Amino acid sequence: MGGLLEVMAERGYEGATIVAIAKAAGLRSGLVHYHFETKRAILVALVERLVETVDQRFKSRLQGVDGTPRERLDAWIDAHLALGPDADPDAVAAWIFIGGEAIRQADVRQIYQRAMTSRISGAQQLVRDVLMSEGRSTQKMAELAALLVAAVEGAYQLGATVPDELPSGFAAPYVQRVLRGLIDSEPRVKGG
Amino acid sequence: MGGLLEVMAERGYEGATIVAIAKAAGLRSGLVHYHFETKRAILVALVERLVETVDQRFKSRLQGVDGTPRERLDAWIDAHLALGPDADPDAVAAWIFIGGEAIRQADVRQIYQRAMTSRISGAQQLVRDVLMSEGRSTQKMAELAALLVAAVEGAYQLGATVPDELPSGFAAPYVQRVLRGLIDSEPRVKGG
Amino acid sequence: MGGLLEVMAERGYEGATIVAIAKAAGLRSGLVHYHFETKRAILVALVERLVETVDQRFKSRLQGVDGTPRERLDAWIDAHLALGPDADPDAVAAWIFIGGEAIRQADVRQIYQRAMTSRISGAQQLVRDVLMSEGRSTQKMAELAALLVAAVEGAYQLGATVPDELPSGFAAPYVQRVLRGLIDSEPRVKGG
Amino acid sequence: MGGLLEVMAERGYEGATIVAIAKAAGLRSGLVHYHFETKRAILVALVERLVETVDQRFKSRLQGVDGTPRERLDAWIDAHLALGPDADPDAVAAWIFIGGEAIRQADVRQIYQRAMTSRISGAQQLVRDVLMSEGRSTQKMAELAALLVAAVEGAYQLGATVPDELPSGFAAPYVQRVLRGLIDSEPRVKGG
DNA sequence: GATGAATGAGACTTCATTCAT
DNA sequence: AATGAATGAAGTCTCATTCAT
Repeated sequence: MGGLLEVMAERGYEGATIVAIAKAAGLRSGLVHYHFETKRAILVALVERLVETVDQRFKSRLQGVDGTPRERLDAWIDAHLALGPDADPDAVAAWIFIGGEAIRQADVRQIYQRAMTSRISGAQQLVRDVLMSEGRSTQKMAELAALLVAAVEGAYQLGATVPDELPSGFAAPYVQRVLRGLIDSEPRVKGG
Repeated sequence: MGGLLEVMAERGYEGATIVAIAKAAGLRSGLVHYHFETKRAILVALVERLVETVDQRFKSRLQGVDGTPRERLDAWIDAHLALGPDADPDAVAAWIFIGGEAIRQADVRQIYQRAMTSRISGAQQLVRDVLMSEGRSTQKMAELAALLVAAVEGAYQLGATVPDELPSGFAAPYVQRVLRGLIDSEPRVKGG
Repeated sequence: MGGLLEVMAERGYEGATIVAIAKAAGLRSGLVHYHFETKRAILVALVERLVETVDQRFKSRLQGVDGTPRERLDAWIDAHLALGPDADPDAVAAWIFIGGEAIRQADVRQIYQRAMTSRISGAQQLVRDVLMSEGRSTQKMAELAALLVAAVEGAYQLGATVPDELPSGFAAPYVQRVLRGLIDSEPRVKGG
Repeated sequence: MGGLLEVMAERGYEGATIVAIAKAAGLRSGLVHYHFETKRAILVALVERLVETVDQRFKSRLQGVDGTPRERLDAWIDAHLALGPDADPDAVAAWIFIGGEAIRQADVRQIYQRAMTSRISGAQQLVRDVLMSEGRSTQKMAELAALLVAAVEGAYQLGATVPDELPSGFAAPYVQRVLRGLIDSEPRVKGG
């Protein structure tokens, strides 16, 4: 699973052979099928772990802040785009390939969709909290959340393939700033 | 090439066998290698064609507008996120897989990087034109352009995997609106 | 046929594709099968031509000498091992491969055997003439002829694969000298 | 490897398919690539083994003789041309094809050249020992050695393709006798 | 005579999976 | 738990040969 992450990051899912996965995990190839029924099962487990890792990172980011809506939204963005100490370039590259496998394989798609749905609605909740706390219209919250998640996924792709073309300080800090701009431009509502 | 697009859209690059590619193109498998040296060469040709298609679409969108900076930026977004009559879901799905192949294969990466670099700098130019025409600061133009391209790529991914989770009217119209909001929030500069 | 010779010299028979053979002959691939039924037929024609070329060379070498038995034997050796103006390294290399094809393919084997049989008996005749003209025993003539032909074939192989290991002036002049030595060591017979 | 020897002896290298090689070795085709990276690697291993086999045969022939120079030279010839109990017609036929592959394939050529170089210099050493032990001139030793090796290689070719044309008792015994004749015709040197 | 696209069989090779030890 | 040999299906690619033009 850790082996798959490593190998997949540079060769993709199909390119990750059982032998390579095993070697990357410090095992022998024969043993892999003792722990996992099939190669697909390893992928499924990996997807689940990656999703959970990000969720955990968000939770741990929340510990350190007192919890204003703005802070929580920033923590979410930071957790998803972190390039800090717990950043993992392999995970980002692997995630790109997982995005493709979600198109091809029903079981991966299911987990992937569940994760993205939860991610989008989580983002939407946080955006709504900010908007409401500032007495702004929540009319656009769905679109703001969708844009936020799309920007995150797109940033993964660009980060993995054309890192040199991105402005320094891209990713988390900038998306936070941009989102603040977008939120600030939402109109205040009466009685907010 | 058209065959690869079709098959790749649902099975990815590795999953697109020569036989399937040939069948999708109405050919027999042996003939494929008469026209293309290797399977990779088909992919390379396809990537080039997809990139060019989007570029052409932008140019043709430009024909219909009189050409204010705002209109040109909207045309760019529309060309990249079009879900209208010339939309091509297969191309979007194939593009996801190409994003992965760009990580694995040096020759694909080269074309992909060139395309993305050109796409980012094109976007930046358009953003700058809008900012300057409105007397606004161009300080953030690089980041705005990067965010724009990231949002486009992310929208492809979400559109291909979780279309039901996106707000209706997502994609082009919304990103246009959002970008307008971002631009409007850039400060005016003296003497602009 | 000339095309096959050239290509075969560096790639062998199986490695010589119709396209390569055609190109080497200045033709297009489709035309080859207009002149030859199959690829094997080209090989058969080539073998026949190579055999005949050597025979012709022997005949033309004979023209220049007045025809003592010794001179005729020397001419034979020279014709078979010539490294002079009419030497053809490609033909030597191709002949190596033909020696292999004679093992695999019945039709090639037939021509090859006929050629070698004729070559051996020709050599034997010449050796006998020398022996008899000098009043020596002809008891060993078969073995001398066989050794001569073997040395010729072996010289082809060594010349094609390890030319640097051979003493300068190997091939014709040396084999002539050696053979003279062998003949000289045959005992004189009474009444010869 | 043993499978390749067997199949190659009658079909050549290109004609020896992996499936046939496997079957000849009593294996299934998939397993072949578990032990050998490529088909070429099998060939390389076979070439090395054949070379070594002849070397071993020479060493074992040396055991039985007390070791005069003449005896050692005879043992060398016998080891290389043996048609006795340890003769191997398949190995001879395969060696013919290897001679061709040495022209086509750089890695085979390397091993082949090393083997032939060593074979020629080994022969030269033995010839020199005989010449010196008999007080004869060593001037021609290089050419004698080259001729000896050429005769050996040529005898393989003739033995594999036109065995019926060779005098009975050809090969080892005869070449030994011939070489003795040649050596005997070398002049004695003063002080020898 | 000449062309080059088209065909289809078959080659090497890869690899997930199984299984005896 | 662990190993690594073994299997067999499937994939890419090559190429002699055919054929319409």
